[in-house]
Amino acid sequence: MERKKKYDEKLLLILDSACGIFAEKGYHNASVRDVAAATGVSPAGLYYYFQSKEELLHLILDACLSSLMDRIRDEVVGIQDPAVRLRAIIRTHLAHFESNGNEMRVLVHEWKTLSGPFGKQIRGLMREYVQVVIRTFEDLSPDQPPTELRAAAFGLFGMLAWVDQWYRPGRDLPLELLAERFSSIFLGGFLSDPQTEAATRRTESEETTRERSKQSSASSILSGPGF
Amino acid sequence: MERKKKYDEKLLLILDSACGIFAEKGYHNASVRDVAAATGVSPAGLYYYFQSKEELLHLILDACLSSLMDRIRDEVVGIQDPAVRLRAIIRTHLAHFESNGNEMRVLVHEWKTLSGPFGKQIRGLMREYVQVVIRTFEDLSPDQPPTELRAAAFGLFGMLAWVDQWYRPGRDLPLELLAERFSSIFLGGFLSDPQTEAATRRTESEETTRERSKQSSASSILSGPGF
DNA sequence: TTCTCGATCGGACGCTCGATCGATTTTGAT
DNA sequence: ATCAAAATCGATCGAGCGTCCGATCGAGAA
Repeated sequence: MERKKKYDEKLLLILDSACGIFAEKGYHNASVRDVAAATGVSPAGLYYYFQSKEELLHLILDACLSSLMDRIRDEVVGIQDPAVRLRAIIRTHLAHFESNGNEMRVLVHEWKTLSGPFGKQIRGLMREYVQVVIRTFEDLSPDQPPTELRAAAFGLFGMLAWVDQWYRPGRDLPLELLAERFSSIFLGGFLSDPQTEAATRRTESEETTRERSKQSSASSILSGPGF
Repeated sequence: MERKKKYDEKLLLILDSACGIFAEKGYHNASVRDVAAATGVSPAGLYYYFQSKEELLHLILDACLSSLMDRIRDEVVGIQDPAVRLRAIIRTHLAHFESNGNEMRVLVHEWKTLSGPFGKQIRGLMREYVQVVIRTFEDLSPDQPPTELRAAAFGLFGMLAWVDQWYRPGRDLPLELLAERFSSIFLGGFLSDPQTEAATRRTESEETTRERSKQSSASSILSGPGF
């Protein structure tokens, strides 16, 4: 009875270590030996906890995505006002990123990696997530055709998924605030100023002037991980 | 003099084949032998055209990103109206995706992969691209602090980059139209209806009702590559 | 036709990978 | 203290990787 707890704790440790390594080097580039070294277990010893490297990845992806979907199902799906629901989806997603950064990083990069039953299960969860978002856009604007709804939903997905590529906690907006900005963009545009949009459409065809502007090389606005 | 042309053509063929394979299996999972098989050249023969697998990847990434940035510099940067410029950026990016799908797929997935001088050069081009977008948002709304501009710019980047994960030519919006939708979202929101946004903020805290909605399993709206 | 050199190839090298297996140590229940 | 089961390890396997080398092929210049 004490055994089981120790086992679970060590499995969790392994999952967490592996997650960090996969997030940093990518699944394909990370070796089982890397995970072993990070956990302090021998490579052979790891295989007591999973049967293959693919199952290890699946354990990580499933843990991350399942818990995210649990939160989405419990806290979001029931919200009736679609605008409020959209805000909740974005907030929940980014909150999950905040507390599970590495897992989400691995999920975004490797959710298509697995094949067979593992891949099928992950894709199933993903499909469910997408459907929730599409439904929300549909409720926001019931007369839009499916292609438009898909475009909006996957556009949002892209915004959320890409966060891991640039976001750095200290420098960027708190994620709670970022969620608010992303929500505003979808609900009201970057500028919540309808005249701008209308005016843009009208003047676009008249625009001909071209001007080369020189880019100053190192604006602090750009510095960050990877940039 | 005839030799040089043959050489260039074959290099292009190799790059294109490699691109398709990298796009499908991912750079790390694709072997040099895969590329050789796809080109009809022996593995050893490939190394007459590049010095290492990393250089092969760099040739692909650089060709894609350089040509994209050439178009951005020539056709976009000089546009004075920032809203028009934003539309042009989005249209150019998606047009480049339309005619260079595999290259863009590889770019999005592997732009962080390379290290050393290769990686530095690719990151430099990426930084330039990001800066163009940030400047555009800055021109749209000059008083926003850098963090807000970053959030908007990278949000847009995410939308554009993620397209390769879901877009299928026959079923989804033509990319020209998708560019229009994405532009509208940033310039006026998913609904170009400012009342919706304002109302949402006010009612959010009052929302308590929860309702479970059952998801029907196979809506045609969801089917597609990977989903 | 002959020669030259760009282009190509078969084969192999050294290495790392994921995974296995028998042996060994550790541990909790008795 | 004893013992069966759980947990861990060292050693190693076969496969596949990126890459290289010496030999060879073949087309264009002479």
